[in-house]
Amino acid sequence: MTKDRRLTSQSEDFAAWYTEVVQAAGLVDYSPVRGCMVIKPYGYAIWELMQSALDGLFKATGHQNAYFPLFLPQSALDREAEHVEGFAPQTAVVTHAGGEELEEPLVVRPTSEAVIWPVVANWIQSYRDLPVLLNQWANVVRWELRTRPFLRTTEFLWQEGHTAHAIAEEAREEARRMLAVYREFMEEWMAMPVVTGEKTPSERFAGAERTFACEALMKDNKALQAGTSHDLGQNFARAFEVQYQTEEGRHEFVWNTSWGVSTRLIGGLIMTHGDDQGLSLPPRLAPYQLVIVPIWKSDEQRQSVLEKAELLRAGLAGGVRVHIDDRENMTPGAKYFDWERRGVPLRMEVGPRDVEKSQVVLVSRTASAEDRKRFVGDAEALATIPEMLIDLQAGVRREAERRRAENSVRGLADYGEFKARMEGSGGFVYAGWCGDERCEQKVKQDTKATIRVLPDPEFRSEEPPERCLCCGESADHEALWAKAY
RNA sequence: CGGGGCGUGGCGCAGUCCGGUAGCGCACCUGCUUUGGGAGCAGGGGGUCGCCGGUUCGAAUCCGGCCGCCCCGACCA
Repeated sequence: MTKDRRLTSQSEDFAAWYTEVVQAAGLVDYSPVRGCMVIKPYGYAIWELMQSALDGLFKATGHQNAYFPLFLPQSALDREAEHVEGFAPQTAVVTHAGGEELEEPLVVRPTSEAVIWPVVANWIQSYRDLPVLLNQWANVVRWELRTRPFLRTTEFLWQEGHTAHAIAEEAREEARRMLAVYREFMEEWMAMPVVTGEKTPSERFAGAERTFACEALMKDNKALQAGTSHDLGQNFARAFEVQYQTEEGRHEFVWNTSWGVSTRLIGGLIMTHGDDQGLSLPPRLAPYQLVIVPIWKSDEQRQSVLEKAELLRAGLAGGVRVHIDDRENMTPGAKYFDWERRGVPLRMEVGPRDVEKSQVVLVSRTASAEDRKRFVGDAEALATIPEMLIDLQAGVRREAERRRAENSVRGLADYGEFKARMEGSGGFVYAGWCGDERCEQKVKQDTKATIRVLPDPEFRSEEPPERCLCCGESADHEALWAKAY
């Protein structure tokens, strides 16, 4: 009966594969409230690893953590016109509390600009108080119509950076700096290559002057917006009266940024590396980098293999996250399947024969079916496992880069060809855009594809496109088009 | 909110057309034998069949109403 324990394959139905794998790998459970998800310990462990890496990067770039409240008064949200227009339809509003109707409704934050700036305005008097470089780890609520675990949930966890600067150029640099930090995290930790660039006005954050984003290509050839960084100009400073006094004694509005990544990244991780066997985690974000499966028949064997497993774990402690799977009610084979489905990068088998020969068996999650098992002496195993994990990290990244390259096309100029491609394989298409929003709209209606970003220079084609993909007029920009999550 | 599908032990489903003791697989518990790629045998526990009402001697099954969920679209990190 192994058949019904298998996941739906990615090629058969990618969406079904995804919802099955998040459950089967023990990442999430559903909650009594529609659209909300429970993050189970194994899923939360991945988030904690992400948090810890990102938090380090934020602090290394001079940011401090703080915490602002869950609620904001409706009137605060209303103060920035575009912002309220963008978010009001998605908010959850508390109208009753303590058994009474509230005088003013409280909005559950969909993002915290309108919570933070009215308060932080009072922290800023002089140019000497700038820049303010804040981050908070928080939950937010956006009333989405259709939800999917990690990718789009009613409540989600994220970090949101909020900064204020004395001059415009500095804010612009900050927005760019944090985009680069995101890219570094996504590539170095998640092994998920991204294209960075600027969003078109229609895809901009509500209230921003400019929005920058990291876009990744998932295994079903749809794009995932993995992180955004916004140059807010003085829009929020004016709305919330965030002013400072210059060296010359003049009063000026500050320049703001905000930037965020969310638990959506876990969805990106799953759809970048997962396969028909289940989850596949890059070692840097794997809660367990190595799982030891002890094998025994008799009680004596049980004791000797567990002792050996314990010694190996101790030998790797500090450098490698090791778990010994000593469950008694499962056979070794069942454990192999279980940990492969949960995406553990490296498995070690320790049986009676290995105790005799002072060796172990090592199997990596991503190795091909043949010659998967490697017999390695104990000392060598201890010495090489940390390097193996580094190699595995590099390997999954190379594979993700290869896949993205294989599913990206450049120089496509014929609209019919583009439409056929979006109906078929999908993927990234680099092509010209005239700059007119009407062309964006038409392409979206025809194909569901949108401009993900206007790519940064290093991602642009050597030969810039001459014509707009849609209208054929001369192209102002090279755009990255794709169907998106 | 429009179109489609589905609600039956924790999970996946059969049973519904044609009313008659609620069943199967997985999971779970106990025991014995097992354990190097999803163990076997034996025993066992668990479901007011989404909800409300109607028809009937009798409803998971027929009729009426309601609710919820999933998938496809419009909104979005």
